[in-house]
Amino acid sequence: MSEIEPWLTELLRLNDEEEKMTDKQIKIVQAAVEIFSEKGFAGSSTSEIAQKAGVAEGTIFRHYKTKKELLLSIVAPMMSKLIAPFAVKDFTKVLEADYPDVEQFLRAITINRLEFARKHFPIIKIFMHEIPFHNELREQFKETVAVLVLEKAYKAIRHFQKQGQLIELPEPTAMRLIVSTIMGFLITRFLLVPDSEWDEEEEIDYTIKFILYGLSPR
Amino acid sequence: MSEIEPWLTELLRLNDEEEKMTDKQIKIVQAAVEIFSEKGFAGSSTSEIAQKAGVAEGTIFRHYKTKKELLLSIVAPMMSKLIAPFAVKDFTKVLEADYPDVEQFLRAITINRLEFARKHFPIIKIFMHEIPFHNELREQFKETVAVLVLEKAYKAIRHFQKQGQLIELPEPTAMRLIVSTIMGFLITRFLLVPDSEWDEEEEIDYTIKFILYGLSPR
Amino acid sequence: MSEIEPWLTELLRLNDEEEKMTDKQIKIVQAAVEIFSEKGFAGSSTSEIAQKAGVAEGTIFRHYKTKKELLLSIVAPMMSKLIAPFAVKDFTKVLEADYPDVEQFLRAITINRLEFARKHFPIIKIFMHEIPFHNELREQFKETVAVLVLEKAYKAIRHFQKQGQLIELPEPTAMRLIVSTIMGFLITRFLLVPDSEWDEEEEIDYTIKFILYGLSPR
Amino acid sequence: MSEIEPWLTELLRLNDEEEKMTDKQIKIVQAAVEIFSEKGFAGSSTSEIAQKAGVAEGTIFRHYKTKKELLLSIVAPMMSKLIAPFAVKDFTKVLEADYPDVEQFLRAITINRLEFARKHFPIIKIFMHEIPFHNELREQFKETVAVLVLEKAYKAIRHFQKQGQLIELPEPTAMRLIVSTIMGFLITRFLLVPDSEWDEEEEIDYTIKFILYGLSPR
DNA sequence: AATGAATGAGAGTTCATTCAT
DNA sequence: AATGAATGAACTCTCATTCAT
Repeated sequence: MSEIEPWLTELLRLNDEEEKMTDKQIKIVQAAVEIFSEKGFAGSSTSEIAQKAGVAEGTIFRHYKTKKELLLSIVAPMMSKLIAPFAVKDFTKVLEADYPDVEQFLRAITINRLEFARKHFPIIKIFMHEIPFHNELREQFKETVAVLVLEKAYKAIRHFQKQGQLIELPEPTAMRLIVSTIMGFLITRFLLVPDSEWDEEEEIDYTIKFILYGLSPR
Repeated sequence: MSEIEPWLTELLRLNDEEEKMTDKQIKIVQAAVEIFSEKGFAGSSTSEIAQKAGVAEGTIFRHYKTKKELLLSIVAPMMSKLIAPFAVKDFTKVLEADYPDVEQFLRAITINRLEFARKHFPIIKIFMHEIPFHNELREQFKETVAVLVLEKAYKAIRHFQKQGQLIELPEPTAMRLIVSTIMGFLITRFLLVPDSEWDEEEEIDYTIKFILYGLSPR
Repeated sequence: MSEIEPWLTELLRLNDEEEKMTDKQIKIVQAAVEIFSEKGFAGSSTSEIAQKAGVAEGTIFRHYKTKKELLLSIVAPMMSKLIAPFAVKDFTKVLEADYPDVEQFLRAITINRLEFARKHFPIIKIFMHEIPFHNELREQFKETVAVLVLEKAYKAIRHFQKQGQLIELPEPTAMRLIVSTIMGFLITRFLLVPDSEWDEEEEIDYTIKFILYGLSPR
Repeated sequence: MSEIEPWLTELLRLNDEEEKMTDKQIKIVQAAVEIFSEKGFAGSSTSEIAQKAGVAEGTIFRHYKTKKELLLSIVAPMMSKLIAPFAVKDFTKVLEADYPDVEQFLRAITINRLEFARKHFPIIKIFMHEIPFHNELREQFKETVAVLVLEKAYKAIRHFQKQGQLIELPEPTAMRLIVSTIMGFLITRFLLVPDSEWDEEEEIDYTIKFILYGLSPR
């Protein structure tokens, strides 16, 4: 863990704009991510984090008032990144200009999220485990995702339906089927068979085709 | 929580064959399921469980040597139920006799798992949250599921592929796409929109059709 | 431990006169002696004793109101046996009749205590460990030993001093030197080198001679 | 107990070389020695120690991982002091130069151990009570004492035997008789009659003479 | 007489957090 | 900014003892 992790540079960049993080603080976050993702938030102790980070126990609480604040400081900024691809102002324009057909759109989204997951894997794991236990997380997630992403995503679905590229079913249902498939792809890749050889290109292809055939008119 | 929960009667039945559970023990398990599923294993305290169960804290440890043993006593028996539909001896015969086409097979599996999830929801939630943190669980799961279910499932896929009802793609890939879709259906139903109105019949239909179109030759 | 231990038959005999012990009670005492002597009183748990005795936890408390009562029921009766050799009415007569010289007296005492220690070893161990922590034990010991044994022992010392067989030094000092030597002999035999081969006859001889030379006029 | 005990200054000195003990830590050790020696290790509770030391219970465990570690930190360093008189490199030289006859040698040893016992009495008491129940203690004791002390002591015995000052009997036997007598002296002094008036000079004299007469050729 | 489930006080230990340095 | 000793509440677990059966 001596090389700098991708999620860390992201996190640094996010925080950088606000204020500098000290060396020790970086070490703390690094250790916290590792331990939280390995044992879960409640199963991790601040003293263990301090030890792995090579700082005194008190130092953690100089930067984060509570253990929970440390968790949130890790997980919250990742959420805005999560929804980044949809946070464009003129979504419909992008859609029309860049993605003439569903396939290209789906492929772009899938690859984009694949890279995102690859980069932020440990934090995503933490996020998914803790979201049921922390209202702040859930609320924050609902606000950003529900409002921003869902709206844009439905718009995209309707767009392609109008073009006759997707069959007519309720947007939430279409959304569910697409997201399930892509999430299943990511979970399989990163959780179930992380080490085994798998032909990524091919699997992406199968996955996109599956959605396409499943949702396009015959 | 004074009415008897469905998962409890199941659990009782499983244990009944071996030895009787006392009244207090039932109360303990009941309370533990509730609290574990609400706060996670590490976030729950035995004293809280004891209080909710209306027993002395020591009583818990009379029946379960450790807090973890209590967890396993709840989660482990559910695993065998999880794979029950595949634990038939002569699987191919059942396949041929009962399910002339993929659609009926998929529909049966989906509805069956839907009912299962409805019954065991809190325990499944506990299981899914704890499996990354407990080796015993992971091992046990791998042994039962990997060996039993995967094998049978692949057989079914090959069976329908030979009949020309499914397109030719690697069994693991086909499996992944199907399972993703069904799991996404269940997660949506029980976690994301548990209270909202949703037309279950219709959603099942959409889901099955999606898989069908996605995987059958045109 | 399935054969009946010598200290047990003694204990049974002592109690027999008062009341019968049930089978389970015997098992309890047997287990208690073993465990107390191995782990100390405070370090032993009644549940462990019950388990080793093959009885229910409650059964112990049917026979002994408290854990401590169980301890005392084991240790107390041994005390009267401890002082038995001195509990003769007409001690001086015995002395004159049976032991014409100190050597024979010392040899008799030593061998007698050796046999006693061999028989009651585990209980003696318990006794010696617990006496500093239990006032009842200490009081009881002082009353019996101080009053009975010391008095008689001093009498014997004076007796042999008058005869010129022992040099003139204060009885307590003489007593201390003799007892130290014999106790050292027993402790070596049973605690320090319990398993190693040692020529008992010879060691007894050395020990007696040592005391004799150390205390007799040249 | 507000004055500083002699054994404490010793213990501090031993540890000082390695690392400083905090004020509270000293208080903890002080309280632990008192309570362990009064009630035995298993019979003492950490909460009682904390209370007597005037610290929070958690503080104990900041300095000692377990209750047992606290015990060992008290008892172990005393063991090296116990054998100090024999831990001289050129033992035979010391023997020849400083102790021309057995009497002076025995007297020196006795007085030296008497002072040692006076200083470390509570810790010695703890040590002797706990040694049967803790393998680490027993092993450590065997290693240091058996190897170091016994060897040297036997050498001394042979030395005086060669000079004709001691009769020819097996070294272990001679050792046993001498140690028994001195230990008996110390136990009497500190355990049996701690408060009563006793003429120490005189008693030492009797004791030395007893060993001398008992073991020297006539 | 015997059981063993149940108890609740208290055991040893961990923990997030504070604070003087 | 950083330390690490100190805290005390809370944790898991053990124990001697009780009591309905």
